[in-house]
Amino acid sequence: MSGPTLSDVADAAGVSYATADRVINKRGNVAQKSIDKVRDAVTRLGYVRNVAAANLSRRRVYRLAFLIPTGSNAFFNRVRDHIVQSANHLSADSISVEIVDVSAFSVEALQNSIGDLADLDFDGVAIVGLQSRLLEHPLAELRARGVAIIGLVSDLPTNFRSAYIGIDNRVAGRTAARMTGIAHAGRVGAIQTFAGSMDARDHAERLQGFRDVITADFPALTVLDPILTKDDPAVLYEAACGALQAGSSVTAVYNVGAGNVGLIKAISKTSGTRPFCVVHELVAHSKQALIDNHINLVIDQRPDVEVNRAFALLRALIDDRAMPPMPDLMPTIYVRDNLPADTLNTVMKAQTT
Amino acid sequence: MSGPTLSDVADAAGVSYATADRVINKRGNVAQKSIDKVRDAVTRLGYVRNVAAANLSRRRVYRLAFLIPTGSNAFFNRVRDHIVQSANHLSADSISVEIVDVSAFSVEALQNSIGDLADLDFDGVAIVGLQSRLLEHPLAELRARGVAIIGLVSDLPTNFRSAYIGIDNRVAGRTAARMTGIAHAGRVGAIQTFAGSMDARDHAERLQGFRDVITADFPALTVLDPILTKDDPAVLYEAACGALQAGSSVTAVYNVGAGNVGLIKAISKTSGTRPFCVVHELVAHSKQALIDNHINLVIDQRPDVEVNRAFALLRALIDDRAMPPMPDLMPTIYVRDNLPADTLNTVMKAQTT
DNA sequence: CTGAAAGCGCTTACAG
DNA sequence: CTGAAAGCGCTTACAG
Repeated sequence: MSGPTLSDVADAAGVSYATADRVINKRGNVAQKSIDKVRDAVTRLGYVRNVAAANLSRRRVYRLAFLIPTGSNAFFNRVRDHIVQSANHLSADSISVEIVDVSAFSVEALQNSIGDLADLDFDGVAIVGLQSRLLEHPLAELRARGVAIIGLVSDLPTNFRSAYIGIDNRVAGRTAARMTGIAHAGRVGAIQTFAGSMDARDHAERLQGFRDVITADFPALTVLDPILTKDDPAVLYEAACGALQAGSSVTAVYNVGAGNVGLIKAISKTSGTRPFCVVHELVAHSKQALIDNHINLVIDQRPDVEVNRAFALLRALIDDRAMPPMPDLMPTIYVRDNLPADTLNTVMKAQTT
Repeated sequence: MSGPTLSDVADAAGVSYATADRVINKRGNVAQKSIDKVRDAVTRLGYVRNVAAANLSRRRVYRLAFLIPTGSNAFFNRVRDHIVQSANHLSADSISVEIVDVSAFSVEALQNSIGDLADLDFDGVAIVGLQSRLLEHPLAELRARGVAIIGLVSDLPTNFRSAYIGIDNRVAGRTAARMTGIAHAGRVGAIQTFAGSMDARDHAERLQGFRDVITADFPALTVLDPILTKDDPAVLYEAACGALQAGSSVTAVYNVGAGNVGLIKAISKTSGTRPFCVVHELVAHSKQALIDNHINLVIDQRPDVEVNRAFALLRALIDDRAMPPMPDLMPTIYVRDNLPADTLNTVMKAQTT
């Protein structure tokens, strides 16, 4: 702070302020000789651009967009809530944010939404992505316009975004497995798994991680093949009732996907002991189920932290500054005792801020 | 953003820019009549001060201090690392931070350090506190000078700080208990506990939370009275060897305090099965012990998140702005599968930035 | 290719 | 008690 200013640089380089500015900001139309002199002065003085002053003079507002899947998925509603809340607070820092709804799980819809972004003049976008080559073209287009792009929660094609913010789903699955193993305390058992669809990359990865750990470290346990539910609570309900039948040999249940309302409903109707139960994402109903002792564990990815980080990263990217420190995002384990009080599930107050 | 400016307000109020400024910033020497007119204009126009512009014109640098206990405590070294890392990044935002070393657990030392702060002209300080009335006077002094004060990790007397950033240690203990209970899968067991000192509030609280949950939900388990270790690895080592003896009825071990190096050493020398083992704070050695299967769980308070939040909070407090969103800080559970790759335990690169 | 000057929204002496 | 003016570190036309 209070280091050299651009006019110090200009003086040291023996050029005018305007010329120094031209090379600093790569505006072109500068003689190579001048460029060299300025570059030299910059490194000699250790000049660093004052972003705040620059923004003031330009009356700059950062325009950010978040592309989030629509639908009744409680997890993404939580993500939305966090975005809105942060946006409210960041409006004081000249940051405006818009949430763009995208039809869930549709490559085509996502492709179109990204395409539409190109004309909207955003400075940065965070996208809940999918792995599809179809996205590469619109992403390249966006990037060509100088828009900063990051993947959020679910990644985009790797070479077409600057960073990914989200957990490793294999790690999430491994974590679930470790806890399930521990809960058996060496006893024999069978774990019924559920998944939305094995085409969903995150579901497949979680299941894989889960299997890996059980196989390696808990040989007394068997992982039963997943029942596919399309994340539909009704389907999950029916399937879960089967697994929970009296006399079933199932000692644990693990759902890698959504639709837990159905699972919880099935459990709450069961009398007697129930299997050990692990699900993903802390939302209103999974939190309540933990409190009610209907399930044992929730593996969560902390969307609040992810959203926060998305904002910090986007700003750094846009200003072309050094990245803020960002330790790995690891899945968090919730039991009924370490639940945050404020899992918000409020109706969205404002779409845009 | 790009709302009304102070000169809009001045115009609307029919006073000069300077006068409007005087009432906005409470500089005094303004006629009540002018004050009213300006206040009125402010609310009518919805004026909000542009902090960035103000800071630019004052060449303002935020001066922050962190009071952190010294000693070889790995956890606080981790806290330091995070502070230094963030400070490095924040220097670009005109934030300077200083870490002040305070002799650990000494009310007197802390009292003196806080007293010394008064003349140093900081804008805000984060303090790893203690509960003692002796701190009230120096804190009041500091506050009188307009310094923003927050408690970090361990709270200060409640009425003498603006906020506390840290976990609830009862919750941490409850969480440890829940997992320990689960790991017994209904079997009978006895849990040997260890604590540094029952005078340490956080230790007492963790133990209490632990006991509460075991008593309420795991009647087959007995919580053995804590062995006091002063957080000394050597003491812990000796004590742990006893609990780990062949033929011991101890089925689990829980250390609410520090000094885990000793505990881990004792375990690593044990042959055959060992008890289920839970400790606090993820640092280099506890992480390694998790990987080596010497312990099962680490309950962690995420110092990186705490430090981050301390910076955000201090800034908001200093600028007298709305608080950023800050969900509850809950203890995190680590197993060997969800370990972050980058638990830094680097030597500090710089004390000050 | 280069430079002088006004302006961004504020604060800070300084003069009345 | 009040106001006019310079300056913070930059960007943006505008003139050469």
